[in-house]
Amino acid sequence: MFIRSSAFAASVLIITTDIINYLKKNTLKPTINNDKINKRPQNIYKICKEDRLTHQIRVRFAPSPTGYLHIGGARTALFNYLFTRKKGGVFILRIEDTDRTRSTDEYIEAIIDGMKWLGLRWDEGPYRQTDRADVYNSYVQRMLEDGKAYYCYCSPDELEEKRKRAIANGKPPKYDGTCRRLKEPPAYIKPTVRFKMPATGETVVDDVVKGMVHFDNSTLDDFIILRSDGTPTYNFVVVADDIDMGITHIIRGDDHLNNTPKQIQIYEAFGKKPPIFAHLSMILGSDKSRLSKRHGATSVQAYRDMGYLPEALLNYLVRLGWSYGDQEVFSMDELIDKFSLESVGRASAVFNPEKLLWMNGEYIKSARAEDLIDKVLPFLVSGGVVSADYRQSVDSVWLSRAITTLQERSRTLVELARSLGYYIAGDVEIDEKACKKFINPATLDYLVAVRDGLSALEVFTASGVEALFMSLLEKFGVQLGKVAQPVRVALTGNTVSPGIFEVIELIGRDKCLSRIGRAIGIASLSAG
RNA sequence: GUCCCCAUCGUCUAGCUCGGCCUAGGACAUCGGCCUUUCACGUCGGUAACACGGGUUCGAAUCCCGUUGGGGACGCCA
Repeated sequence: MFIRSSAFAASVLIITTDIINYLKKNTLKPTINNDKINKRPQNIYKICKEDRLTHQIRVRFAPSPTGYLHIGGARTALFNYLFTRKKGGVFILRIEDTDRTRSTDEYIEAIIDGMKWLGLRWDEGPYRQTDRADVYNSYVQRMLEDGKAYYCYCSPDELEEKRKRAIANGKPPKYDGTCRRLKEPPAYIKPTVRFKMPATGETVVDDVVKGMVHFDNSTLDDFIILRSDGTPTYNFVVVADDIDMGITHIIRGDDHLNNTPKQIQIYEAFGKKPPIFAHLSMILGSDKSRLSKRHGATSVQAYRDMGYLPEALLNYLVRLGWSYGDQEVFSMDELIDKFSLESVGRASAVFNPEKLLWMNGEYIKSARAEDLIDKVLPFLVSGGVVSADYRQSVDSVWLSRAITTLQERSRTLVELARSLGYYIAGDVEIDEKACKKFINPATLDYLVAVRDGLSALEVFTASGVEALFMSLLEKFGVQLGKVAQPVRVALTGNTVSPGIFEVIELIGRDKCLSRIGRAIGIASLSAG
């Protein structure tokens, strides 16, 4: 952990301490916008040099379609995205669907859909691993030919047995290498292929966020790279793909940190220099265990459906593990400008829905009302406020004004749509409690006076309405609240809304008169 | 069990690289004042943290060691 900014240190194992110290002093001063990677001397910066691709930065987001795109995946994708955009690299989407039993096309669609909604555009792909069997076969073949891998005839039951025994004896449950020494393969058994892991020495992962992490090779096992059904396994496929696609930087969840030494060994076996690694800490639920369904909504589309804006979700997510001084709200351009892997924190973060809600409110507040129209429309439709063809007939200017009055009091599109209901709908449902309190004999006179006033009003604008109210207050000798609240309840069905004069103007004369008329009916009914 | 990672307010974090600028800053949440026709927004203020124990040092949130706590990985899952 002594060299934290080790994107640099990645390739340094061979050079002397003096050089390291020199570089630490002179090139690693972490001024915030410092672009260390590009400043590194060329001679120690060679990644996948012999690959068909040049030194351009290439990163990938590689979800497995065994579920929807979730919050954690979205954050990983975001960090990859920001990093590439900042460096002018290439962002690749790769679907890791080698687990045929759990991967589904539906989930692939959902992931793509989620990525699009978030606005995380990829430059290449989506590649599907199931389309690339030939590539993997040739890579496995090479391993076998080079004597870096061998066939294994142990059955799953035997292995399970060995594992249990090892754990019982307090040993790491690694493969014992039985078949490694095998001369005569038993007949009638479809073998798997195992990688020959070096038994001694250590493998060092030099991680941009975690620093140097050492693994004793004796703890690594001869893991299976090809299943008995002929399909390759994860730890092998990632490497094959990352080599094949010329990936230069791997940014992923830190649940993969333990796999990394295995993968580095595969790179070595192929004679390739490993890419630069950056392992992001996990997002936890409120009880500090790994975030999962039982902590509430975790899929990206669930947040879309709850009325969150993608920019807000992204902004919230980026602040989990990354910060830039005291700044909380960032535009995408700012993020791209300010992001760096070196300033990503090492500790895991607890997902806090309340702060996300606040963040979303900030984005709704600062959005342009016109831009919110199309975003809120689906919620208006699903809430039954309008029909699907509403957009064609509505007066956009009017709707924008209505939205403007609600922006500062809506934290999600769902809330916005709900409030918009009383501007748009033909009638409103009056909240029972509010009705009892404000629509009754005591307020009847006010309601009648307002209705009469409004119907006679020449200029039906907020200021005209205000003048009317002022004259009524004088007439009745009361405070504004006395008159305004019953009217608000009559018009919006509730005690909460934007300023009453504005609300009246936006609802319009006809609807106001009918709603107040109805309230008058209720009030006089409860009188008798 | 073994290996790996992590540790500042309830939560996200700044500060740690280069020890003194820290009686630890910001944000969410929370509590109170103000604003106000309600709610909200806004605004002003409050409560609230360096996990613990040892070192090193004139001086430690910051460096070292240990402990504890949390997380992750150990699969013919990814």
